[in-house]
Amino acid sequence: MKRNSRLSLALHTLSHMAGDPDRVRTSADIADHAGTNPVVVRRVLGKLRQAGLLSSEKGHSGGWRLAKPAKDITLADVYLALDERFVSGASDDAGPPQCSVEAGLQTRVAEVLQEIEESLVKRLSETSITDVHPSSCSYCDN
Amino acid sequence: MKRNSRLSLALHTLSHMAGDPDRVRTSADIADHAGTNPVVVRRVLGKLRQAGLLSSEKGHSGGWRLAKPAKDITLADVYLALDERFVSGASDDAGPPQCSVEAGLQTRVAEVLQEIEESLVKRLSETSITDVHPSSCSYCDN
DNA sequence: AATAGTGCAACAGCAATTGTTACGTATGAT
DNA sequence: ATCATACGTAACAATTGCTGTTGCACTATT
Repeated sequence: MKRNSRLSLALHTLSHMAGDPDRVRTSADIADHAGTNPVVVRRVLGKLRQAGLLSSEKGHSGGWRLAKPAKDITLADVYLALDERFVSGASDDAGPPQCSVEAGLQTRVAEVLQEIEESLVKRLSETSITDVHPSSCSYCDN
Repeated sequence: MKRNSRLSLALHTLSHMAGDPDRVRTSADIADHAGTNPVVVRRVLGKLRQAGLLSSEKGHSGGWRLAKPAKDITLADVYLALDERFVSGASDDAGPPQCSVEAGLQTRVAEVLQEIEESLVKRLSETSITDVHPSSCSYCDN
């Protein structure tokens, strides 16, 4: 796995689930397929569970499945569930800036970034998991 | 300085320059004011120079200044000059994916991200450096 | 010549993410 | 009941990207 791969892992897994919703998958299966570690999978999918996109069950014959129809899960849901923000404030200074130019800047730039973040989420909410699922999918034929 | 501070540093510096365009600033001056290192400043401003936003001169009484009027420099210019991509493909896998679902996903998701990237740049291009410069700026009174 | 700058490369330090191990807990199978 | 299986979580190692720092070459002004 590479950097910032949480979104990739989440989408990949959701897409597979969309193609075969009844199958329950263990984190080991998923990790195997995605080339990563079960713990990493549980970390990422745990966020999706908190957001109500997935459900998990412990114990024998437990595992992960979609918590609602794939068509009702949008890219925005996934994006927000992972607490990822492409457009971050980029200013984590300790306390208020000493420089008046910097202070004014932060306010103005934050406004623009906020706008952009909103339009990004809006756009993401227009695409569902089924929309990004390949129409010709060899896994769906199983 | 904190993480992903290149954009902050660039905007901060450009904003100062917009307020007093004739003044030539050394990377040491700028670093001092921004609380960072001259080499870091040259790294970041070097990108802006490559993009034609700034010019630099070597030797005695050298330094940095705007290469064109501040009102003609937009946030998009800065964003693009720094090679920053808020919306990154998030897929740096080695070679083509083995999994057909993954392959289809990458294509579709890339399309959406591309759209978003374009609208982001479009929005950024509507705001110039002078727009984010504070109207009441103590430095402009010098 | 001396001085004051940029340009660049190499390396150290730091922070965030990912990978891994270990252990607790819950649940179904036997 | 007991066992096997799978999630949940904490702790730590490994990796990676960015920032900070030092050093030196090169250039232009004085």
